[in-house]
Amino acid sequence: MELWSEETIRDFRHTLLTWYDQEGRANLPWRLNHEPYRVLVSEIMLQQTQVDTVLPYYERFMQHLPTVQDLARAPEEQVLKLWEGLGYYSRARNLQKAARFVVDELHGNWPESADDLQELPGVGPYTSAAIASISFNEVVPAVDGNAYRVFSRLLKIDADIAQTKSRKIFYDAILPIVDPQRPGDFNQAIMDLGSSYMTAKNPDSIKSPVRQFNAAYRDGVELDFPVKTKKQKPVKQLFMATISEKDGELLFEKRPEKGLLSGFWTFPLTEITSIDDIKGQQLNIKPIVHVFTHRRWEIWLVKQDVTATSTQQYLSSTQWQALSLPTVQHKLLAALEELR
DNA sequence: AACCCGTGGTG
DNA sequence: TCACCAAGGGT
Repeated sequence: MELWSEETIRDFRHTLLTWYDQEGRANLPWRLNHEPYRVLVSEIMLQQTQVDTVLPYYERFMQHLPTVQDLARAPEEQVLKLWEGLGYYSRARNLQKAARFVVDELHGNWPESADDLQELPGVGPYTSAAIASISFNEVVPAVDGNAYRVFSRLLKIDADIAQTKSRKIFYDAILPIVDPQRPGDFNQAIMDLGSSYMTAKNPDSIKSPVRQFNAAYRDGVELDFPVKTKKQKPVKQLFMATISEKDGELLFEKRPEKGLLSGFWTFPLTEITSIDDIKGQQLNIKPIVHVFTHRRWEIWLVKQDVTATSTQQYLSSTQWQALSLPTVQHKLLAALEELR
């Protein structure tokens, strides 16, 4: 691991921020100003989600719920509808809980330090540091995937970023480098660097504004960083989706309050051991496939008459279209439409 | 610490 | 097809 002198650190800050001022993505909507609410919404949406995916969601969200008070007062269904298709739906629920905490418990007075911001639901070590530095100028590193990648290469840090304990190693290494005058811009510049010249697969270090600080590139081992152990494959699961129609309405089922897609409405799903379990009753020729981080679903549509249970309900198209539905349910609805 | 939680894009 | 990636947090 490299150790930088005070002079190198000052040189790096100046080089990075000069580049950021000239070529950073200044036009991102959440960089319009530094209001903590706008920054919070963007940071939550950007968790494990790419900028291009977030952009239209962010614009629409801020249009409908422009202030933290608006979000606090909104019905949860509206928040989930604005989040529909973005995934990791606990983020949306926690975001609203955070807004209600700020409005109801703190009377609209935002926590200003990273430590205090972590009290907000859904706000962890990274997000709290991002908000504290961007909105309140706290000198603290925002250690996200970009920071891991950028600094693992610059400093040749070989700690496994999949390990929880590595976060402190990176935090401690980056803290003395953060620009004390512009901590928010410093953190965002690292992110811009990580998504442009210092990407995971095809880095363009030869043109990188900080190539002279890149020890891994210097030594020809750039792609060896960051060190990250592999994830496990998604578990395959087979389901039968019950298609039951009554008076032009379709039967939906509300999923349990905990677990995958908790609280969302889908067609009733029954796990089956093999396709033989439904012996040729399926309507579709190929299964609907949907892949989550840890699970891979293959779903067969089966038409059958049933009696609705307490968690099931017949919904008109007007009714279900008003709901926030997970993407897998939209796939099932599209497949059913194909069969008509 | 290890696992859970969505979705869309890429080579 | 599949592994991996993308501004992580909760339990």
